[in-house]
Amino acid sequence: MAMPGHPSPEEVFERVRKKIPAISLATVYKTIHTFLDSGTFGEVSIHHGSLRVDRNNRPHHHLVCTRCKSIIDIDDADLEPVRLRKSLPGGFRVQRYAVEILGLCAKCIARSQTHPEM
Amino acid sequence: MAMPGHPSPEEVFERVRKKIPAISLATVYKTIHTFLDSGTFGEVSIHHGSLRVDRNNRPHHHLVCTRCKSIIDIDDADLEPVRLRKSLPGGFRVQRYAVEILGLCAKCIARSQTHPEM
DNA sequence: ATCGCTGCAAAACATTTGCAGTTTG
DNA sequence: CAAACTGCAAATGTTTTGCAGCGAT
Repeated sequence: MAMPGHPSPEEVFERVRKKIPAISLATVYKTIHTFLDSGTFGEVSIHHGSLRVDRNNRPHHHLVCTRCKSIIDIDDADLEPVRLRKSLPGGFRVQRYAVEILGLCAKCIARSQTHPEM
Repeated sequence: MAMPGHPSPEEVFERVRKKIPAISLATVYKTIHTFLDSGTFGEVSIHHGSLRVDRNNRPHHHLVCTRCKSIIDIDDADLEPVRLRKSLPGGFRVQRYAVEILGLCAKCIARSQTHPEM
């Protein structure tokens, strides 16, 4: 929890090692998952693990199901433009932005009613 | 290009295989990278490949450098609330949203001036 | 005695690379 | 012929798993 930024498991491992030299990478992974499951912290992207191609070359955003990870495109025009209230940290040159709307898709809502345990 | 959705390399491989049974997964990866590099299409998340922990449990968004992949948090309060112009596809239950602002960080801008080839 | 946590090693995935042969222009 | 593309197999990188031991309840 003391680590700044958005560390990878490997980085957490290197850091924790300084305090607990005998710790293993597997334990770091297991512990990270315990915290993720409990919601103590999150992960930067729900889609790490495998590359996913996005053929839609119009400006658009994503509806992402937090349960089944499915993705639905929504057109940029369906969203009011995103506006900043403050200027960004010095020297960052914006190219574009993408909004990720997280929630449950219809299928997963239906499934959670018939199989609440899943 | 004919595939709907946001396929993984494995899914592209299975599909292309029907037309070209002898194709290998390595060729699919190489071809996907050719298209990604040329900008023909994009990828859903720039952060696939490795898990990244996000300890910031306040609502916030990310500034992401497309070159070095570094991440800077920006507070939700620094953004006007995101608004929809249309209702979402049937039955999607929104939990939260996250804005990803993509661009170049100050370091990478500086570096591209001294080492334009990198 | 049981439960949960650990390290280790191996397994399971995901992706990249070197290389030699083939195709294309 | 040169350049680009291919399959294969091996190498890399990331994450998970089985298992036996250990400590706390």
